[in-house]
Amino acid sequence: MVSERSLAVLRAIVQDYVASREPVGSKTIVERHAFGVSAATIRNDMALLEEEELIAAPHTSSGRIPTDKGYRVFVDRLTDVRPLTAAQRHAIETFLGESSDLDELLARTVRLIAQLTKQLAVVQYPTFSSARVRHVELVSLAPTRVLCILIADSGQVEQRLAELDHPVDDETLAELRIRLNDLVTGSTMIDAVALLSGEIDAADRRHAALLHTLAATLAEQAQVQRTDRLVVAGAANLVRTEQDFAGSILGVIEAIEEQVVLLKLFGEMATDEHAVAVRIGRENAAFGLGETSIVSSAFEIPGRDISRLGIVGPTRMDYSNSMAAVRAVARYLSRTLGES
Amino acid sequence: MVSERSLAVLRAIVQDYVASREPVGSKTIVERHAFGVSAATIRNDMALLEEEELIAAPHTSSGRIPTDKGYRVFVDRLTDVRPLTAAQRHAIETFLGESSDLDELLARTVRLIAQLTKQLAVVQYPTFSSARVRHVELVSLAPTRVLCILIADSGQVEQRLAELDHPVDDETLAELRIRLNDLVTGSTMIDAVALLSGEIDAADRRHAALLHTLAATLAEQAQVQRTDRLVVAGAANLVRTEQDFAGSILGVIEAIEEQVVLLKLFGEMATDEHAVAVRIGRENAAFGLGETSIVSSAFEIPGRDISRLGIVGPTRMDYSNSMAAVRAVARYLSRTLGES
DNA sequence: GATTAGCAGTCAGTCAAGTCGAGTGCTAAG
DNA sequence: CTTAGCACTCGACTTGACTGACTGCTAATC
Repeated sequence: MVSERSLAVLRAIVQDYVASREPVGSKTIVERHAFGVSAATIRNDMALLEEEELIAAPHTSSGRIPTDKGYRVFVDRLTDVRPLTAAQRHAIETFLGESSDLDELLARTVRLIAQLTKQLAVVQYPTFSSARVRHVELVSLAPTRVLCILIADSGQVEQRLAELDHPVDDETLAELRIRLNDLVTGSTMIDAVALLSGEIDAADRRHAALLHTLAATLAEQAQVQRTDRLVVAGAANLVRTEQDFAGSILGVIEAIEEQVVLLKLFGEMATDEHAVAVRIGRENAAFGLGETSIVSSAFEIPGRDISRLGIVGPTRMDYSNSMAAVRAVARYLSRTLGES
Repeated sequence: MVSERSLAVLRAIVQDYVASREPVGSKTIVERHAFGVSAATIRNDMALLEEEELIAAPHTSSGRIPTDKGYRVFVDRLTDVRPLTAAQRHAIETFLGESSDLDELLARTVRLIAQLTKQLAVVQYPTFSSARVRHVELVSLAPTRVLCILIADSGQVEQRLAELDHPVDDETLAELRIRLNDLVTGSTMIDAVALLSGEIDAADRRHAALLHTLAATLAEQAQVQRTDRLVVAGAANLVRTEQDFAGSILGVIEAIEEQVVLLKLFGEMATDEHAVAVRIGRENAAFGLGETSIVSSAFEIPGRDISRLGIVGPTRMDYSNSMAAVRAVARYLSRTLGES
């Protein structure tokens, strides 16, 4: 096992390397950190760390850089996620406190995280399955095309287009609209789905097909909702740190545009309450993201389901600061907003 | 005035430089293009073009590259916007023909343009001021917060939050909802705004403040609508061509994220029916976009107002292909969809 | 007058050689 | 376990020479 001081050396290496982007040598360490020992001793420790594959040397005789494994140990055991400065806390409060609706709140949140961390920020749109149905609106766009609009009492509006097998006239639609509204208004999303399923069985044959399509549409809508949407900001930060990505930045940009990959990654990250989860480098290789780390945390806005927010950046990033910012913002959204 | 052949030389220089990213010399030109003259003659022509500031030499003795002015002349007079290949036309039809609702159509459109041009594609969300009001919904989020939702018969849904001076109870809101729906349902957006203004004057004092806020909200909504939204795709292409931006790529990325800048630029570009407009390099410098060109065209989707789509890329781009693709897609949206 | 061949001059890019210095690993002594 | 000392490695940088792709100019030619 590696000694206590060796780990301190690892911490120093990570910190210095992140700050300077240059391999750090034994001499640099004794100069910049107050170890009570000489460079030779540090070298012995470094040899140990290299044995454990926590650090590596780019070429025979140069300083060391942390490996993915090294970053992992650093994040898990060595980083002190120091609280944000008072100024930063204040920024969070003033910046997010003014938001009016959900869209704006999330837009502000994602920009704020990007600014605090200097990385690409991502916020997953929170679902709202526990909200209740306020109104259902059906709009006929063409004889076989009906737009279903779902308005929740949380203020969220969802829409989806239904393609019907048979044309439906306006009268039938109006009738159906009334019936559906009577049926589901006031129910939670989950209940509404059940109610609709029941209605399908009871419906007269004439509208069975139509009803079925509509119900399925609403059901899918209520369940899937906006889980599949991401809000993104700070792409400029990604370009700024481009050289850290060793050419794999294209994969990152594609992942952001595709969204699916990121959502899948978010889904895989531990949902342990409000802890901050970190995925480092090769751990994401399966997703086409090498040299890429993700720091994220769950958050919960009153009236909506739990969701995730976080940042995406190069493996060589300031984990301490990123984790602190992500945690602070997630907590602010979950707690402070929850109280009001 | 520059001779006819000189312009042909300019065309050759632009084409070769775009293809190779390297300054092109007189020898290269006589080799790759079938001019019936020697390199020395080409050199004389190049001296002329340099005099006119259409081309420039990066350093004393090297080939020439087009200046912004050179690109301008090329785009205005020398480029033959050749029609797309049959395969490309087919791609447009199959790819866009399947779209169900507007959101999906635009998402597909922007991806298609990005793919055809290998550049960053941008589509401005088309407004729908000529659409009629189908339904107005008021949702109380808090005593002084009411969410206004506007549903158009075009299927578009818009929402906006109103902050009230005085709290309003649910009954009043229900009453108001009925009155507003009676008032504006079936009117065009423009008319609805006028009707609401009239209603404000006629309203009893009790609700004056509330009504005013709501009317203003809806009015703004009806007018501003979604003019202010952009759909973007192909960011990877931007990174791919990064070296052409001479370090100013950060500005481009910021402009895309901000959207405001791009919208302003779109607004400034000639709306001449369905012509393809091009802004080149320094012409955009005022917007913080150096080395950046924009190719765009207006399009019109039935039932919605005229809008714009286009691409953003480095000055050194294949204008011919970009213009052809932008024009073809804009036409497809405007015509083919309009007929169905 | 337009075109061409020929030639001197310019200058970025490349390659090899040489130097420098940061940093390691090892050994032996404290 | 720590430290000083030392030989060694190897990337980074500098220098200088060379090459080759161009141009611009001039004088001859069509």
